Amino acid sequence: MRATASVLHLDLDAFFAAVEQRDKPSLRGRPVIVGGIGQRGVVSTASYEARRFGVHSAMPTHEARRRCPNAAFLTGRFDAYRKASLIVMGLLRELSPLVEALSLDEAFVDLAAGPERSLAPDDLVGLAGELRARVAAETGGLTASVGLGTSKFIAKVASELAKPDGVRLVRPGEEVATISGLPARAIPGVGPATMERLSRLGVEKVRDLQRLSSAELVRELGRSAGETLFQLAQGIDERAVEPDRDTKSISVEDTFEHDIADPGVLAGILERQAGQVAERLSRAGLFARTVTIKLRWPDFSSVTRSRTLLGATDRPEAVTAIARDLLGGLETSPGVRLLGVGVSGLVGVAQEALFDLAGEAPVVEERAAVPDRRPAGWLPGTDVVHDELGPGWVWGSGHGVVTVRFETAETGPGPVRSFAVADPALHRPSGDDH
DNA sequence: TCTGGGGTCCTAGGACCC
DNA sequence: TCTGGGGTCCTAGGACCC
Repeated sequence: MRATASVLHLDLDAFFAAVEQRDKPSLRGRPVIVGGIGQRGVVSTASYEARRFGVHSAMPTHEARRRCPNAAFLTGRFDAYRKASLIVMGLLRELSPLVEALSLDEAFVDLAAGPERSLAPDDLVGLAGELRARVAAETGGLTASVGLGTSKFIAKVASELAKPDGVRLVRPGEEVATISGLPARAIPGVGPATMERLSRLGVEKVRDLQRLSSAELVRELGRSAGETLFQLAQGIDERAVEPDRDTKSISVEDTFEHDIADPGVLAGILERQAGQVAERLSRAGLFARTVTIKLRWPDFSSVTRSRTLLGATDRPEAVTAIARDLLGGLETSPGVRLLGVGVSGLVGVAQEALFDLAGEAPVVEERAAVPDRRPAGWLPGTDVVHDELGPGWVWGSGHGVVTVRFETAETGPGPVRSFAVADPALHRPSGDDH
């Protein structure tokens, strides 16, 4: 535990709505609701004027309309939000190189990693005040709430207590007293399902949690969640502020205004989504090994189906082919409410592949049978193959698919294809060091 | 006419490997 | 003619967060 309240958490107040009010003076002082405006939309952000009517994030838009019919309902302008966010994050980086953005409107700063300065309580409060003034000046009047504490958890609780438009410092030693009276739901990781379980144990407030042992919480919630919750309830949080975390997945999904059952229409949507995902992959200079589709039926139940390949790709044709193949295995006749495509297993190196999942598996030959011209990205220890496209190298394989690059010194560059195979172990790198 | 979209992390079972 | 054990990868689902 830190001896100083050197973790800062900044949260922009009602961010999306505040940007709209900043850019459109007629909206100032009025309830503004940003989110999906269709039949199936939900509220992303409600201005404080709208919150007075009981409107809040994640509420269905039709319910928000019922509660607050005079509000301005707007879809997001994410370019504007990103621009404001970049300015704020830049200001935070002047305080310390250790800035961890949680979203466009929220970030932690580790002030102990910044330039030499006093971390005494009065000085920290002064610094937070200056920061808020600079945020307002440089963003055209956006307000931020700032919390200061000895850990991420405490700093975040502090900024929540500071809202809106305020500063709150939790001094070292005051952590437990600050959180004890809060609802257990205020602890990060405690959502509706966990709260339901805790209620059955008689837990309402954080102080009720403090009476439970680590073993009891582990029994109820599992090892990871139980131990983490036990620690947080005691005000103990050793998590570091981590800047520049790598992207782990990219996805696009759409909820339809009306359920769709037509397979051709769904396939077309999937192709468009796969293209968007591939576009974002290549813009980021990344390649993906796993493609996942997500489908939600009219009864709101949902499923995912995924496939992983040894080769990684950023090609829209490849993502589309796999996504369509996966969709083929799912029931769509009752109608589909939501459809989406995602990729994960992201790597920075191209092992790209075009996919021809209808193809027959090629024949594996002796390694010496093909003149050696191993393409970049070829995996050491893999086999040579042959089929009507000519000789080639096994470039990747696994879980029912083998990827082949048809290229040798004699044949020159050829296509890259993936084949569905009955035997996932068609290719196996050699060696048993047991 | 309930219930978005973009993510992260965890769990659990099965396959596979040494 | 019970029973290996440990590790990793993959898939699917679920909880949670903003």
